[in-house]
Amino acid sequence: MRTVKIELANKIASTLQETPENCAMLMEYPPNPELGDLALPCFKFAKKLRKNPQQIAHDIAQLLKSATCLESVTVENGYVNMKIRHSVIWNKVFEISSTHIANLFTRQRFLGKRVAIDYSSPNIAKPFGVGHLRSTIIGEALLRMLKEDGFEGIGINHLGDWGTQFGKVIAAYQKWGSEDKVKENPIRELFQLYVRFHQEAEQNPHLEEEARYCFKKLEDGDEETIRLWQWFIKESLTGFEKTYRLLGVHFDHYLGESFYNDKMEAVVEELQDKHLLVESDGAFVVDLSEWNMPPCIIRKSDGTTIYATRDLAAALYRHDKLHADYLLYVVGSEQTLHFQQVFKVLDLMGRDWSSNCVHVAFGLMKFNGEKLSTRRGHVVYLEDVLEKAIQEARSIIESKNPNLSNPDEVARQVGVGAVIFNDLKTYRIHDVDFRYEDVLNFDGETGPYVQYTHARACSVLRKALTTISQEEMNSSVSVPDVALQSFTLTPSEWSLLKQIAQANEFFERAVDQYDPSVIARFALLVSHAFNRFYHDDPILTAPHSIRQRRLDLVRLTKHVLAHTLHLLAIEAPEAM
RNA sequence: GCGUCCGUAGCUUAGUGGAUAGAGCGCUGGCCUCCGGAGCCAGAGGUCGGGGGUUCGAAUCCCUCCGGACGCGCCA
Repeated sequence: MRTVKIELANKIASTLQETPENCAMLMEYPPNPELGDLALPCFKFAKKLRKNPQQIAHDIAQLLKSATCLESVTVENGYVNMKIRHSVIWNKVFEISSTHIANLFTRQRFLGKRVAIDYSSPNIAKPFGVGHLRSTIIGEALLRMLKEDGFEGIGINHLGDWGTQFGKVIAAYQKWGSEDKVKENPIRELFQLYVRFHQEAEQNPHLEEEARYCFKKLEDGDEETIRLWQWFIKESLTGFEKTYRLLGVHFDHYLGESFYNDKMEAVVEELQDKHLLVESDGAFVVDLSEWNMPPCIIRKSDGTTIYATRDLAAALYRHDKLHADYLLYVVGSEQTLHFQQVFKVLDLMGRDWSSNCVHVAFGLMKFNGEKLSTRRGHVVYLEDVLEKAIQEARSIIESKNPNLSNPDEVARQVGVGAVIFNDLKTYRIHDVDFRYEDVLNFDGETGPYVQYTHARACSVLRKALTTISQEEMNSSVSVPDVALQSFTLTPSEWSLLKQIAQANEFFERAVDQYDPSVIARFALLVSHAFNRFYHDDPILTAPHSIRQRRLDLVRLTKHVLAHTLHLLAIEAPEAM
């Protein structure tokens, strides 16, 4: 669709005294398909050309009459409305997708560039709640999308394995913990200790002091403290990895905060050499008042470091050692100020690539309208959510498709897909109120709906194999040129094809906005167009030539949906 | 108090300068002697938070007020 726009734009650009790119960008899809397939509003040009829009539209329409890719051109209320020849889009789409379906989506705009994405990054010894789902899922989808657009992508799990919070867990364990209990159920038991610490600290403020002391011992290399710390990490990681496997998430590096312990001194020194550090109440900070931000604390008054220092060291590592040109951080929007500060400090340190650092923020996860507070033990375990979704999928399969050969595998794919899609389908900045009734509903704009559509397409293709001879199956793949003139699709076929032809535009918008929900919406639009086509037009019982064409369309849709789901880290079962 | 973000149907939302503001859930009513009914079609439901401004044109841009979320030096 993009190439058609450009082709048309080239014809009219000089008359409109605009660049072809601008003309192409101004072309839009009419709200009502009766009006046409593409439209150009001419109001913008009125001032510059000193003509009324209606007149300009007529002039443009005249120019476009000669365009071979158009079926008709009409003028209405200052709009030029164009109908495109079905065969033109058909042949383009099938030609572009013939080598690989991905070519319909990407032009590989970022070949030779490398991006590092920081995502998921849970805290050790804390449960993996639904709140972590957002970062994990958005990050994974983003990584897949950017790789597809030509980037070499590095996925980094910046584990929270350091910091004062760790002192709390260690202090709590030494006070109330038992080795046996932890061994029995590591993540939940360690979490209990963390919650109890916060409860008791409300009565006993000096506990906070003890926690800071424990963390100090950790930083100073105390043997027993380190032993406990490593043990906690080991146990927690095992738990996390189980969830990542279920979600189909993979990281190139697990680089926890502790990884940067020996890399922070260099940062402090550099800041000092560049006269960026000032002392304030015993702490060392970078003053950012000139940019209307509070100071960025680099070293606390007790001498220990803080997360800003670690994030600086991590950024330098990712750029200098991993050679990433772009650094993305998929982290909640509550940390917006923090990242603004860190990026500004990088800038002040003379790192011009700080402008390629992006905080991909997302909204808060709530549960039934209430804020989730890890400290108070108010947590919804992601494991539990996935388990419930899988069970729901399993019971639906039981009632709708009891003869399915691999019901457990499909239940897992569909249940997990429902949870992922539910999270990805809305704009990432919005807060999400997590409700089981929404997640466990598999009707309407959901992951299972897209998966179902894909399975349906697969089913038709399977059936075609058994009912149609091999020779006929292999005969026509696209429309023969001789048929070009008379080649007209039904309204349902045409709107499906047009929707698929917009893959590139949706994909690039999703990448440019770092927003997987754009892809999710595209999947829904294609699914809906396909289901309508499936309902309106018979496929297997149609006459030969038409049947071939419809099977081509089914095959195309199947691949488009499977690929779209893949970009969202959702599996596409062939039957469900 | 200051800063950032958000406010669209009962609920969840799309549309961020163009035609009559699109969907889904829920509700009501249709559609399988026919390729999968996790589907398709139709109906009811909207002061696009309020007001002002810019523009040929505003849900979209600017100002202001209201409501909400988050943040504002030693947590991450």
